[in-house]
This record gives sequence, C-alpha cells and structure tokens, in this order.
Amino acid sequence: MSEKEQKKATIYDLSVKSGASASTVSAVLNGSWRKRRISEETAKRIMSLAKEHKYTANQQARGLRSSRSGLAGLLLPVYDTRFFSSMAQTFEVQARKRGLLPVVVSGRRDPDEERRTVESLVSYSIDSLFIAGATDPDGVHKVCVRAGLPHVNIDLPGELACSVISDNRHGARILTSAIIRHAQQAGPLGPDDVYMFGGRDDHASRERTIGFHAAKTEAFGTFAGNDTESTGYSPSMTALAFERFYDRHGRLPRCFFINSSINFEGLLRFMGKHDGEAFGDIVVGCFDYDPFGSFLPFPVYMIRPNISEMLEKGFELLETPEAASHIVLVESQLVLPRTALEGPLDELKDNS
Amino acid sequence: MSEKEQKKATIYDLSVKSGASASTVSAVLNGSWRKRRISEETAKRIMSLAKEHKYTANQQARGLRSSRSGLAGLLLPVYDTRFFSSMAQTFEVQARKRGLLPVVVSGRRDPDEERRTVESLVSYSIDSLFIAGATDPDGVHKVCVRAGLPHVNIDLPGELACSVISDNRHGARILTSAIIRHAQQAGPLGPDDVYMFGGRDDHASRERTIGFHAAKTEAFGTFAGNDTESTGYSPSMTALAFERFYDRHGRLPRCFFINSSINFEGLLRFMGKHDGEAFGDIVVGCFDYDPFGSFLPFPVYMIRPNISEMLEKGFELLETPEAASHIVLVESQLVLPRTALEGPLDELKDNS
DNA sequence: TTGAAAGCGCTAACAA
DNA sequence: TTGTTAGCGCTTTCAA
Repeated sequence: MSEKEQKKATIYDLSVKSGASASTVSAVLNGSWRKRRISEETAKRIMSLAKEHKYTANQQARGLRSSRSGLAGLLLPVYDTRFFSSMAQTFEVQARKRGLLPVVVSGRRDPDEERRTVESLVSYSIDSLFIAGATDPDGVHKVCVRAGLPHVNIDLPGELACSVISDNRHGARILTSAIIRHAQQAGPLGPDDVYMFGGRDDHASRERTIGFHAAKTEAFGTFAGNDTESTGYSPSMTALAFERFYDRHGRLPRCFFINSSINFEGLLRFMGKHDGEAFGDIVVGCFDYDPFGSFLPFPVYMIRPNISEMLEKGFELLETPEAASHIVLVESQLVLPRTALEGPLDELKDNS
Repeated sequence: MSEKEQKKATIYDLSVKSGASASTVSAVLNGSWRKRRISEETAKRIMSLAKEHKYTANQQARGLRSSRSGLAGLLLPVYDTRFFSSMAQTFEVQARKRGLLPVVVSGRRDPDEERRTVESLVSYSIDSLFIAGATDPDGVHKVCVRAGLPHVNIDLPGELACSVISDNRHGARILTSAIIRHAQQAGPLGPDDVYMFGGRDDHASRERTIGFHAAKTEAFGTFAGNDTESTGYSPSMTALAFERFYDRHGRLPRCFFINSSINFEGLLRFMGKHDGEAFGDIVVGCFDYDPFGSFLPFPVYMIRPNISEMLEKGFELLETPEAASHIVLVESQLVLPRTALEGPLDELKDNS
C-alpha cells in the first residue's frame, strides 16, 4: 500500500541527506571509494542511507558518462532449439556472474537482420558481443570494429575475430563411427547405407562432412558415391530430402548422420507423414543434443557441444588484451542412445 | 581497411556539417520533425547527411533525457525448454516489430533472484516487462510498481497485475480425455490407471489438476484415490516420483498426465535407467509441446499453448491505458501423437 | 521554421 | 579526505 510509485533516489538526494558531496556519494556507490581515499565511516554512512532509500544507480546515466553499459550481447540465429536455448541459459549465468546484464538477440539467419540487430545493440553501447552462429560473421565483425566493440565468435568461426568452436571434424567422426558400428550389428553394411543430411556451405558443415567421410573410409576403405544431401538449416527442406530419398529407394538409409537438431526436425516431419511404417531398423546420429531426441524409437547417437566451456573461453578471450584472431577448439561429448543428461535446469533451486 | 574504429557521429557533428542547430537535427532524427514544423528540405538534407555518416542515436543519452529506453523485458523462469525458448523467439519478433529491443532474462525460479533481476532491468529504465512464470509474480509486481514500470503476467497469473494465461483447466481436461480414450482402446481402464505427475502449488497446476479430475469423473463417474504426485518443476524430482511408483506397482500407470515438458524430462531419466523394459503400453499426455517428445515410442498427446497470441494480448494490454487487474484466457491446442508442428523456425529466410 | 539553453544522473579531473 | 566543475549526447521548453 505504502509502496507507491516514488521518484527514484539519485546521488543528489543521498548527497543532501548525508551531507557529503555528490561525487563522494558517487564514488562510494560505484565501489571506487577506496582508491578515492574516502573514509570508511563516510562510506558506511552513505551505503546505509542508500540501502534505506533503495537506491540503485541509473545505468543510462552511468553508461552515458562512462561509455560503458554493463550489457553483454549474445547474437543467436534462433532461440528455438535446445542447443541455442541452453546457450542462452548458460550465457545468462556467466554474464551475470561477471556483473553484466545479458542481452540475447536473434539474427534469424538473415545477414541484413544480423547487422541491423548488432547495430541496435551498439546504439545501447553494449560492452561485448558473442556471435553464435551468424550467417555472416565477418559482416557482423565489421560492424563491431567500426563501433570499437570487443567480440568473439562462438560455435561458428569467422575469419577476422577470435573464435571458440566445437571440434566439428572429430565430433562428426566419432559420431559416424558409432552409428556405423551400431548398424553393423544388424548385418553387413556398405558405404551406400550410410548417409548425411543437412547443413550448408559453412565451416561447421564442411568440417563435419570431412569427419563423416573419414569415418566411412575407416570403416569401408575407399568408396565412391553421392552420400550427402545439403538442405540448409531448415526443417522443411530436410523433410523434402528424406521424401526424395524415400521415393527413390523405398526406405530411409539404414544409417545416417543429421547435421543438427533443426534438421532432425525435418526427419520428424517425414515420419509424421509416414505413419504406418516402422523405422525400427534405422540408426541415426545427430550433431546436437536434445533429450527427447535421444529416446526416439530407434537408436539415436548425439553429440553434445560443450556450451559452457565455449562461453567461458569466450569471456576469457575478451578479457585478454588484443589476442590476434585465432580459433580455439573445444571437445564435445558423444551421447549414447536413451540418455537423459542433466542440464542447466538441474542447478535451479526448486523447493517443492 | 578504411573502416577503422571511428568516434560515433553525434547530432553536433551533423549540426555543424548541415548548418542547422542541434535541436533541429535531433528533431529530424527522432521523427518529431513534422510536428516541429521543420521544412522538408532541411529534413532531407540532414537525413542524407546522417546516412552518409552512418549516424545512429546514442540510446543511453536519449534514454537518460527522456527516461525511456526502448527496452522491453521478458522474465522467464528458464530458457532451456521448447516452451520458453519459443516464447523468447516470439517475444523477440513482436518486440522488434514495435521498435523495442527485447531483453530476455531468467529468474531461475528463485524469488530473490527474480526480484534482483527485475531491479537490474529497472536500473536500465526498461519500458515494459512481461513476467512469464515467475515463482512470485506479486513480489515482482511490487518492484514494478515502485519503479512505475508497466507490466503483465504471461502464462501464470498474479493477483495484482493483468495476466494473459492459457486455459489450463480446459486444456488439461481435453488432454486427459484424449489419453483416457486412447488407453481404453487397449482394454478396460479404471480410475486407478490414470495418474498425474508434476507441478506444484501454483495456479497453473491447480487448474490443470481440476481439469484432470473433471475428465476422470466424466470417464469413470465418481472415484476416490490418490492419483496425483506433485514434484515441482524439477526433472530429477519427477524421475524419483516415477521410480517410487514403479517400485510399488512394478510398472508405470497405463495412462498419465505430465504437468510440463520439464517434468517430462524426468520420465526420460526414468526410462534411461530402465533400459531393458518396454514402455509400449503407456499413454502419456503432456501440458507443453515438444516436437521430439511427440515421436517417442509410445503415444504422447501434447498441449501447445498459444504463445504468440498470449504475447500479442500482453502487448495490447500494455498499450491500453490503465485496465484494472484482470485475467485474459487464451485457448491452447491439443496435439496428437507423432505430430511435427511448424514453429518460429519456419518463418526464417533460409536459402540453403 | 528554427535556435539557445537547460538539464536528465552520473563520473572524473582537478582543487582544496 | 573531500568538494567543485565540466561534461557524456540527447530532448524539450521557450524565444525568436
């Protein structure tokens, strides 16, 4: 009741009440008071006054003056995937741990929108930007450079800035080996039985394709044949690719690698349309982890990128002065079928 | 190369170059120039100058002066769920459509953290806040009131502010009816075969429980018995509940309602530990939609809340002057097993 | 149709 | 150890 909307207290209000000057109050409240040699006593007095009046600094004013904002940006292609939503969740925790307010935005895989989005972040003077899976990382990079904005690429490398990415090649290789081994338990397998769906002409997809082929070569020796189908990161395009394959062969490949959980949704759509049929004899590998995906009615091997380590390394890079553009690789984890890993949700307090 | 880091242009730079005053430039660049009766010619000149110099307004300065920020906040409990990540995605689109920059944060189901988080948003002078599933909506409400911050509850109602929520009772009822009907196809079913797992003592869970019981009464007439197990929104607690049931009965219920996809992950954990067993004869309903969940090796009925409509209505409420606290109900959609719905991902440009 | 001037709340020299 | 002062870049009266 009594908690009406009240004008927020400013350092001037506290300055009057405390008898100290505004700059003293300012120094106390932003933590620089020790090095400004303000007496412990004054500091205490001001702090308790601040608490009493529920003072919180106006970040716009602070930012305007200091040309920092305390905002950390994360640019995602989309949220709506367990991979990217875990990234948002983890980013939030790590940013807040550093006293930053996370601002997560999505560029929706559109180079123009990516640039506009980053420009709008720049107009808020964000302090740093994590670029996760931009379609055009180097375009975004240029915007950052013009603005003097420190930034790192996460998960998809750019040429021009530091990048922290998964070891896509190695991950794809162990994933492919795993599904091949599994499929071989059901009988002899040839290279034509092992396919790859999804991805586009980006660094991650290229590396994964190399790893995929390396594993096939290891299993079958040299082989020839068209064994990959590039569909972009689109569920519907991927569904079409499965339809085409099905039309031609009367079934899905015994064993296949799906480039991401987004593409995996394309398989779901395909399955939704082929209701009567069984898929019990396929073996699938997906370069992404989704807990529900892991329990589908056929064996699904998954790769879980180590998001938390990628972000930690990203923050480290930003805190490191002026490292030249280079790439940091982070190992990811092979997840066996029917595995429900713990995730960010498990760290929550939940008292019920 | 030539795009070095350059000091950002200000209205004063443009004022000098254009020969107009700073206030004229300001008016032109923030769109208020028509009503300030500035000549089309001056306006054009300044605008082209602005484009040439890639001028973008400093939002901190603008916000400081006008005590608005152009930021719209969304408080989530967690990101890492298809429901909440869809909400983040949809919120982003709708906020940007209105010229706002979305700031999505998570309160991690901790009342203290929720309040602190909102306070930090307040210190950035955000213009409005959407509260989605706060543990303590009314605590958050108070923070908003003190700050004069317009806000709405989404998906979980508060007593004190306007709320837009799913029709939980009706949704639960049709979901429960659907799984009962499905399970009855496999043979006679009694009320003891129909269970509910998950949730806590919040409005959504209570309403869903009522709907659940209404459907059971409709199917079986009156009945008695302990048929719900409240586990909070925690995968591990939910897994334990399934373990306990399994220990007592040697199997899972033939037919059960899971309160949310977070609780559903608890079922996955249970299944991961019971590898050899079949779950082919259970029928599950989940109050949330997850595309992968829909294709698990047993029938899964799901409810998809209409996120986009909830958010639209939320924006409308905020734009409406001073409506008294009330609740807007939004219908959700029953999703049959093995259904891959389109989602926000499908609106993306994706040129393979 | 335009400009001058004040000030949003804060920080950081520089003085005292 | 503390206070004075001058802005950060913008919006907004008010006056011309």
